Amino acid sequence: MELAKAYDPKAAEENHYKRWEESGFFRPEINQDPNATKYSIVIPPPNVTGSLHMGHALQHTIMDVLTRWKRMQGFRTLWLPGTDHAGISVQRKVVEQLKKDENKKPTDIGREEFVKRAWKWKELYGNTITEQMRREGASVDWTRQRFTMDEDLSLAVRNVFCTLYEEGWIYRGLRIVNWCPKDKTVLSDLEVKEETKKDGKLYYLRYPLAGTQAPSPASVPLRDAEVRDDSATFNAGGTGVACEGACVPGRGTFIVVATTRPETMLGDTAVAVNGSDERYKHLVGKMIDLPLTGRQIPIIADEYVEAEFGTGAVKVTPAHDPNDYQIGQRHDLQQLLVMNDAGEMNAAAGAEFEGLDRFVARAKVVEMFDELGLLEKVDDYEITLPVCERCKTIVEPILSEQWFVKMDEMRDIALDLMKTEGVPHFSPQIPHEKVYTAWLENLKDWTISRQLWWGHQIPAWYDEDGNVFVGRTEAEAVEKSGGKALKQDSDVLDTWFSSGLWAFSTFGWKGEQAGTQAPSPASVPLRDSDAVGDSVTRHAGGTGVAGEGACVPGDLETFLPTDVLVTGRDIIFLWVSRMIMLTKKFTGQKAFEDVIVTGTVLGKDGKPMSKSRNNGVDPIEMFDKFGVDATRIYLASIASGADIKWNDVGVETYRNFANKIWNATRFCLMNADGTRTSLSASLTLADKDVRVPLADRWIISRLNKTAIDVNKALEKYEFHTAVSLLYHFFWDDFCDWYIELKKDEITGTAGTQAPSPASVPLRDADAVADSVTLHAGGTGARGEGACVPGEDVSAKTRILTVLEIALRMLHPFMPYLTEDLWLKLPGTSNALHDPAYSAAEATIMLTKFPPGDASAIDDAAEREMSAVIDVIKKVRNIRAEMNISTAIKFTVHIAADAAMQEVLKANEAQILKLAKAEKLVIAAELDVPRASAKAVTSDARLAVPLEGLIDFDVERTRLNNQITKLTEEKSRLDGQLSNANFVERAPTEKVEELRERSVELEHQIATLNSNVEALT
RNA sequence: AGUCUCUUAGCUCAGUUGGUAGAGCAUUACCUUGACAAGGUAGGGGUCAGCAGUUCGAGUCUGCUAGAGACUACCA
Repeated sequence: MELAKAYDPKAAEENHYKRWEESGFFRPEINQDPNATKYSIVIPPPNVTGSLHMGHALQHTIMDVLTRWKRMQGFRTLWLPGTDHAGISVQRKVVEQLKKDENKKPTDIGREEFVKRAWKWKELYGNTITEQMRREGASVDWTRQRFTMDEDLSLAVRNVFCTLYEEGWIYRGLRIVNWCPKDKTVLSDLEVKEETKKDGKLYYLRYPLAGTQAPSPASVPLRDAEVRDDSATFNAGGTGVACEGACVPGRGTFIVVATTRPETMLGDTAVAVNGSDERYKHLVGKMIDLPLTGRQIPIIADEYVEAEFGTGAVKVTPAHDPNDYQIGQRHDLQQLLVMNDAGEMNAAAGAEFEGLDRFVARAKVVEMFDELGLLEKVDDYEITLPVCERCKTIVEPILSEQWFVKMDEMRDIALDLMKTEGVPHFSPQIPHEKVYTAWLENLKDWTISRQLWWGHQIPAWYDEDGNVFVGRTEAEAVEKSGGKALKQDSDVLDTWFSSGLWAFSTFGWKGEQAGTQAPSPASVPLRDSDAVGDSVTRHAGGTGVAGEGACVPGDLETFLPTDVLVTGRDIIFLWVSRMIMLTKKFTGQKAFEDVIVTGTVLGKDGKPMSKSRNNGVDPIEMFDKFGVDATRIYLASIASGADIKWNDVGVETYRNFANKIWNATRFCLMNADGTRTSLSASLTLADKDVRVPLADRWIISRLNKTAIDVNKALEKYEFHTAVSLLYHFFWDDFCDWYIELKKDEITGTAGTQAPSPASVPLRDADAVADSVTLHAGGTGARGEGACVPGEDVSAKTRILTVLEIALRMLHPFMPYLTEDLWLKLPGTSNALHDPAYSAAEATIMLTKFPPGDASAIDDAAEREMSAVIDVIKKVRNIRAEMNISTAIKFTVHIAADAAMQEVLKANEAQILKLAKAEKLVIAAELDVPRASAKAVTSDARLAVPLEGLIDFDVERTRLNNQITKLTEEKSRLDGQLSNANFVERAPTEKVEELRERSVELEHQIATLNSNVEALT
């Protein structure tokens, strides 16, 4: 079989996903081992309005790598997909569409029709991201796909709401909330973002004391001057600008307050000062004539006010500011709401202002104060404004009646989990664990009602008198009310309320509280016996399909707690924390053990990707340009938890890597000649039989070491380490050295006898036997006799086998490429599957992920191989530095001890080939003419006679450069070794190591020096 | 304001418990050698932001300084 010369990702991407999905490979039921441990991940459900961005691609890659890796290890694996109904986003889309298509407002068509259209919108456009996930190769179980407004999940929402209400954890109350005047809904604190405005203003308003004369406009300039003078005097010790005392009685005495939102003064119901503030002490209890309103408001004392800040006097607007609200509560102030839900002033603001937009009203208030001579001054002021996370409208704090979740007990649930069990374990732990804990400790109640139509309508009903009845259904509420006519609360729940249940509602939780419903006794044995039945079928060699449906009733018991959650920083509070609390509260289980917090993928400019900055990189474009696999493994290579700048070149590097893999396979296939991959040839070759060629013992050792290290790295979620290990194993060890070392043997006719017909069945049998031993996880005997060198296991078989194992390790990262190539390898079949999947049709995704065998690590082989490699490199170095054309063949003389001579002799052919030498002379001593280029390695001295080719100056310089380098290193070492403190206090093995190195350096330097002398 | 993170080769980034500084890309020279020019071989390039401390020994631990960033809170 011959492959195309370069890898074309498109073909592979189109060929496999559908088959994987249709064959049920992604479903946990594919696993027929009744004792298999489960491994589960729920996807952070993307918004149905969303399309794939780089953050998704990164997270999906991590989840898929973990899922595929665990699946290959024989776990019963479930990665559950789904989408979130995204209340505000969808509502906005539908409103826009309605306006565009029919020029109608939602109220024109009514709630029922609106919700119908929202569903339609979801059906039409909500699948963008799920389709894109198929392109990514995500191995999710589509048969378990969930949507937060599915019937089951909605039922869970109602159950949770009712239970929390019944237990007093949910309440309805009048509070200051964040109001978005554009979306006309309340927002939780977490949905409000801050935006810094440099051109903000701070307005200083004069509030006249009651009974003092209002000033005439004419007097304004005069008083201004007075005030300023006086305040300067007054301020000797402070920053206050109150003008009391300076002002002549009869002309009006003022108290000056500062505000960034002058329009709210229309709703002021007090002015507060600090009771211990000497400037104002005597005014406490007096009244103020509030301008523009005709109302009188009191001056009160409250500790909240800081005398040092501003003027030391604060206007109090309890209905429009959270702090003022608190003050108002303490002093029993009237809460005067002066705006409507669109951010316009209402009737309470006065006839002159009613109907004005808040910003228009602001300008008008300022103008009127100025006209009245009551505007003290306007300062430029950098201010941070709260804005709606989604529409960027400035959020208005406003008094409103809403539903809240009391967070006290919720917080304790989460804190207890963290403090007693360290759950969840964050990766990286720093800083997330601390940030999470600190946030919990300062948690405020959660506003859960939203004034939207799209979402879970709150299961609360009211009678005519406004009494509330909460029930799972209207019938239940009616019953509770004693049969009254009820009307349901028109609000819906915060989207995060339903996604907070995601970890268990997706597994079919029906509303049972923890502990109230143990698995029914009857069902347990049933499931068990089913499982046993399956396994019997399987062992009998049957083709039995895993018992469909057998596991479905048990999803909750089987898959919760999930193993890991992969998400971004931005939703740790919004989503992760709530899932932890609600899952524990309602199921008694942990939602997940671990949380992997991914870094942010930044644009090329180092800023977060965003539409407004236009620095986004579309994953789909990357897929088209470099292939899905290259993009995936690049993403894995940067998944260290730190933020990372996007870099196309990085993807290109892995595109090249994919091509390298393709071509290495192409080479192996071109020379396969009817041989087949065989398990016995590699992983189990641990006998370190010295009759096996060094290169083979070495690659097997490297392969096992790599497998062990890759598994370790993945256990620790060090994806970048795993990728780097695989990259260098495949490219450096396998391609650059192993293939090159074996090339002659594999391509040539000499010494590569095809396996004798008789040996084939034998090998096959061994392979099966081995794989069983291996999979049993045992340390069982390795297939003795399976690996008699050069006979049973041909070089061709072994290279195919090493390649096959390497492809398996790469598969979680590069699923398409590896599947495509694996299926082309001769000898691959479902016999290579993990036993749990032996009934499934052949695919690399169900093969055993190589665990690596520590006993197969061959230190002697690695040492010897690096000695050979060193020699080759030195000769290459001589050729390159002496500028000798490859057309010129030369003899290489090597001197070494007896053991090393043996090693080098055994690898003579390889050294000749890779060093491009013609002849090798190996002896105890060098016997070469003066005109030779020389070098030294740790184990050998070498020389290349170059009569007529050598430039003595160049050679001298070359040698001297090396001497300089080595001498520098040696003097560093000797300095350390002559330090008595070091020798005394450092670990002895460290000291010994340095001594040995120093001696070796001394030898090498001496050799090089004599080489230099020989030149003169 | 508080808490935290980061600063390593021209660029993007790795550096596990302190023990001789790494990768990819870029760059230089040579190679169209039968898997791969999306390739190969050999090089060059770093007082690990700065200062001080602990230590026999610091990229790694501690403190300070300077830049960059994140989060939380406040902002009358």
